[in-house]
Amino acid sequence: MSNFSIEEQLKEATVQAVKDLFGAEASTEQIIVNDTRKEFEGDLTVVVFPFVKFARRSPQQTGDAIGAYLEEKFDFITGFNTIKGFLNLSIAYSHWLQIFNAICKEENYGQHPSTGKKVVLEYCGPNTNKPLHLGHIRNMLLGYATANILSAAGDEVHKVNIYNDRGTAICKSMLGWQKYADGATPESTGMKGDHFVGKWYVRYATEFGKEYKAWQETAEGQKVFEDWKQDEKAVKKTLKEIEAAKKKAKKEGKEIKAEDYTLQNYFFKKVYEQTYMNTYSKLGAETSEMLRKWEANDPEVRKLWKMNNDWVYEGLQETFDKLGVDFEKDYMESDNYLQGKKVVLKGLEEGLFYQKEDGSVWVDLEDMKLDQKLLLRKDGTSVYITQDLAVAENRYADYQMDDSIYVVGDAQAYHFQVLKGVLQKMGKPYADGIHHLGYGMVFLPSGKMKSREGDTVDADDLIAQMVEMARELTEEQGKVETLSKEEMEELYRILGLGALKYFILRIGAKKSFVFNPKDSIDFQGDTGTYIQYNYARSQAILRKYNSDDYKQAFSFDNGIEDLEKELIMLQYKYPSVILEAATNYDPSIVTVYAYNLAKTFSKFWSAHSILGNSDEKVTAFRVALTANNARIIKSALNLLGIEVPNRM
RNA sequence: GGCUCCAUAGCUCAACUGGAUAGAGCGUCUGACUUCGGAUCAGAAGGUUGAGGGUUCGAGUCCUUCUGGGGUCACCA
Repeated sequence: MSNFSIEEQLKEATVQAVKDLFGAEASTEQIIVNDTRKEFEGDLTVVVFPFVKFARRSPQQTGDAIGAYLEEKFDFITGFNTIKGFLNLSIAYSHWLQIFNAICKEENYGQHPSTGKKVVLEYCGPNTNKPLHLGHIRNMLLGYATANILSAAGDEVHKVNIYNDRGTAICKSMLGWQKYADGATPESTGMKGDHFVGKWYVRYATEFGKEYKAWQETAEGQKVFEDWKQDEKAVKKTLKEIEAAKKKAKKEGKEIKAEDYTLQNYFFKKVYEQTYMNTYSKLGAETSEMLRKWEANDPEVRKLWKMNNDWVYEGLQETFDKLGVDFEKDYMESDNYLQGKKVVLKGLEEGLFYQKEDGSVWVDLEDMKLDQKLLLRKDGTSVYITQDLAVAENRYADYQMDDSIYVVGDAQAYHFQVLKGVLQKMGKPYADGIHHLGYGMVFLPSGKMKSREGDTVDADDLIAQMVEMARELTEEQGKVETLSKEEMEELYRILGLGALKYFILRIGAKKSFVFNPKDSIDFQGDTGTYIQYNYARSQAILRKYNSDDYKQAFSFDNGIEDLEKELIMLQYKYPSVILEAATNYDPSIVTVYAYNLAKTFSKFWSAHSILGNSDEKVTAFRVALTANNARIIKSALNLLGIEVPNRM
């Protein structure tokens, strides 16, 4: 790629100019090269302010001096002008053509040579007690696209998944099934496995709610509340919270039911639920009992557990396939949670951690501006972070990676800081390469998604809905009657998923956004569909041209059109766009690029005739431009996990 | 309260990591050749970049003080 990097050539030329003209040593890093703004003459612009002090002249004079020098010494520069300290340089169109000819010859244009860097990228991270929702979709699209982009930038990338396949939540879904399902299975009900299990998880929550509500009326429940009311400080704090919650609900335009905000109801709902679950609840006791049995390897419970999880895996795999994401390896929390304990004890032995009198193990991360963190409970069992330490270690044994990327919601930013901190303290070779790729939450118009209450956008539903919308729109417009039924179905899938993926990936990862299922996603304007449409039209041109004559090296005596040059400049940027997206772990850079490419091509399409030229060479050239553009659009969209249709 | 992320046109998002007059799409309004695909193209209107201060040739971008919002600060995962 670097052999035709025009920016580098220009930077080196400028360094030489500054040296010869002003006797000053500049480095290429100091030199800023931008695209020239459309309203000025020129292609590339050098910012001259950095050299003004060497030159001891005005920006205008400095720019003119450098410009004159460059124009004289370098053939590829054909003209210049200096405006307000910006040196605009015109690049010979023949030079752009050379670049274009070189791009056309490259097989995997955009793919960078190997960096030798190994990267493990973890994404998705489902629980085995419920199906995936919109948040997971954002996660998977980000993770999958980032992995592709890193590969294109030359890294060796391993995509892995981590299943949270044990613990209280999974016991709840198991218990829900055991108590209420009456032996039903996904097969017997025709339900997708993950939805089936999720159903019993929700059922558990409902039954627990009933039990809890009933208990609140009992003398025991009332006494708990009355006792708590004696604690003035706690009551005061809670009253404040209630006011805040009310205000918030009002702001979000939610209906306010007075009974939700009485002190008693709020106390039971928000303050006391966990305690009730652990002390009085029958269902809660059964859950803990099941968890204990699971940890003790009770055969019955393990069998139930395996059945529960296998149902979920099967269901999830279907969703992964539909979305087009994949994993090289699955890590299971259940395989790692015990090992984490050993890791911690070893660190304790080495004096990296300390033990409190009750036997719990802690790490002091205050020198990293983090807190004291618990690593092992007083009963010796592990917490969330303990198992992540083990997973990290196992992963290193598997891959010896330089970088580990965790695609996990922003809510866990603190957790990953701590994880990295602990691993650094332990002197692990992979610690510094840990990077948390966080992303903002997806909200519904009604607020946060709550899976326990079934208030979510289900991943499978959403995908189906998008495909359906693509169908309706296509039929409405009476398009592509020439396709067979299967081809049509395939097209709807490509269009629906393309719109969904583009819509989500074009938003910077850090931003939270509100997803409105009602007016959902556009198929017009800055959308995946627009770019796909662009590709389909290009294919139509190629079909019509129906020849390989465009595969040749071009040169013209009379120059080329501005839009043609603009397209070449954009196409030429593709590799550096990939690199930028990779260093920032940011797929949205690729979406923006793909859109610009499509937009510029659309302009070109309407401004010039591609096939109908008297000069066959011009036609061949424009077809070559079209083919190249289509190739890059396809490649860029594929990086994002978006497919392209040949007709639509 | 500590830490952290976010705030740009009515709405959804950009802005090449400090560069020129802040750009797109949606929505609104106006237009597009009997010729390559109108899911398109051309144009109009729409902005004190949440507020103030600072750093410098230059700030949406960096520093700082506020304001508003999200997240987090569990022997939950």
